[in-house]
Amino acid sequence: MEPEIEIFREHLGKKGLRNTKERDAIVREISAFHDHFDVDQLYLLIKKKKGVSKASIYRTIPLLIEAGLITEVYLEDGHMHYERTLGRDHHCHLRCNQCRTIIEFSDPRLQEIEREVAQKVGFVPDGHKLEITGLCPQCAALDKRRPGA
Amino acid sequence: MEPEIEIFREHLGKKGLRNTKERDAIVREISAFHDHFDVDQLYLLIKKKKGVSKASIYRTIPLLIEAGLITEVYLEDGHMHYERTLGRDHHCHLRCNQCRTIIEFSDPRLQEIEREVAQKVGFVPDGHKLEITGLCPQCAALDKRRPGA
DNA sequence: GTATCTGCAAACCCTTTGCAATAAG
DNA sequence: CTTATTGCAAAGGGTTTGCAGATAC
Repeated sequence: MEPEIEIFREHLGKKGLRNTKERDAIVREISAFHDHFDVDQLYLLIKKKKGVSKASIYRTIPLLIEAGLITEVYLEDGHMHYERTLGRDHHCHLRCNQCRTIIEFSDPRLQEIEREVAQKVGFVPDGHKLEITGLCPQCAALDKRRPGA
Repeated sequence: MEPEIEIFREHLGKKGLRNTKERDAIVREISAFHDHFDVDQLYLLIKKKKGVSKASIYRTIPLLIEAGLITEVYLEDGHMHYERTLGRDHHCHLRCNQCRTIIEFSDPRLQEIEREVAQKVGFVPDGHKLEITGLCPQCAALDKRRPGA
């Protein structure tokens, strides 16, 4: 069994909630995404196989976040996106303002900054998100060719 | 005249757009906010004085962002918030998961990381946002007193 | 004069919720 | 058995848009 399933069941148990085949299906399909996804993508994938409703997906997402299996990703296109957390290195995002591509990266100094800054203001940190915006290599190259933009 | 007004008019000029009293009013009221605000707060403030419609505010916000006068702030409460940019040091946010308070901070290393990371992947950066989540001093103290939470 | 801008109200779209039926423990 | 969960469809709530009249230039 996927480790996600076990982790999620344990989380449900701790909260006095129940395990269901719908929740199993949702957790299983999330593992299939290797990058970002949104509710609609997840719904289409699950509906085909199992017939889980969108309402159940929306109701399950907060639980998945609490369990540490996914995190929210802001992509500035009007609705929420998510990404799998388990088994992936912590990383941050470079987002292209033009083509919206996301490039992932990680830098060990960020953990340090998180800890130090939090300590300075008496904050107990549990994570951070860094997003760098600008132009990806492709769009930057195109921009150079037509300087009037 | 506030520097914001001039900057905004110049931006409008460059894009072949027109200056209007509604846009002036919006820019002027934004300068009144010293921290975060949302469309509703701005609307209530402006409506009282000038009677600018919400639609015009929504239509003006993208222009204000382009002009570099405000930036979006994600506060995880279902709608977008903004903050003034001009005349403020660049800073990032510590957000309390419990009481939603925002603490601002800045760290010079972030500029460096932005530049280095971007260079590494061939990205042309134009800014970054760092958000650290966790518990603010008050909520952390309360949490200690009732360990069962 | 012409193209942009405004206000209004309706439309949109993602997300949440009430309810009756179902299922987990 | 009791309480949580599901699917459906309707409601919610922030944001966008069509349109006719007003206005900048």
